[in-house]
Amino acid sequence: MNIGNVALRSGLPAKTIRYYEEIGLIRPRRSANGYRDFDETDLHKLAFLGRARALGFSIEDCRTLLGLYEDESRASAQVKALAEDHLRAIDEKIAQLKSMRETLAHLVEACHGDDRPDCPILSDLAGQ
Amino acid sequence: MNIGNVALRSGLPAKTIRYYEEIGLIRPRRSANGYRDFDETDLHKLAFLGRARALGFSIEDCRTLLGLYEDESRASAQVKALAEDHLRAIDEKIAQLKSMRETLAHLVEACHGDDRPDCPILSDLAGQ
DNA sequence: GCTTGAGCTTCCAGTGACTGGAACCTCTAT
DNA sequence: ATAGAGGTTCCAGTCACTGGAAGCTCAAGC
Repeated sequence: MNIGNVALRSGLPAKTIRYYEEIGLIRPRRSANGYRDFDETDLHKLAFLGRARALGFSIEDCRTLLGLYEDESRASAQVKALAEDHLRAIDEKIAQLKSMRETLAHLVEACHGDDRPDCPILSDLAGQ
Repeated sequence: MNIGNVALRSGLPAKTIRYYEEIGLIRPRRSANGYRDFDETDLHKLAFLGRARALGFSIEDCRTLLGLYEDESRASAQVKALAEDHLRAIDEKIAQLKSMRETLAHLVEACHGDDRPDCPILSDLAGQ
């Protein structure tokens, strides 16, 4: 299967798939003409990676997850620990964004937003 | 004022301050010895930038905000529009993270997390 | 057989906002 | 005189791609 086909079926851009090969996440065979030749296993891995990335796992986490997936003697505790770490990181980010959001929303609300230069948003940024 | 002092007073790392000069956000004078020589206005701008960055504004937004701050004939509507755009972007990010969080939380909950290889998290990533 | 255009290849550079480190200069205190 | 803290520049690395150039290969139509 050529890269265009795999891109279509996995939902990942061809550029990304080449990149994943470059960093060793997949190792597709090569045809005589030099084209990458993907089999169903490669496609499966790419779909796996796409889903893991969509959940926000880093590439290195994805590498670990793929390794665990392929390791039949893994303990699910390892996977769970990784996922829980990531969950905590997501929670932190959400909390941080919410705090930003709140401050900013207050400022936006306080700003009349007309032709006059007077602006609580800028005043706040300037330290009043 | 030397960079170390400004770093302390603004809360920004010296590296970041040099970077901000490099990209033209500030233009401190230079002493005869080649050291950067910051005045109170520079410090004020850096504190402004620090607060704007803490609210998640991009560097380019910060540049615009600083320009508006220094433009006495600005309309507060311009500032408000920028802030509202950013608020929307934050809301989108929060929504995206929450959706990730929810999916991941379900998977984590479903995973027993023991010595056995059986793992719903990996099954989900693999497309069941 | 020839041409055209799509699709594949590699390689290099850029993104955003820093951050680390090397090599070197300057100032202050002892 | 010297040691060490603090300043300087410049280059490389981060993360996960993304865009683009130059060139090769393939399938279809004439």
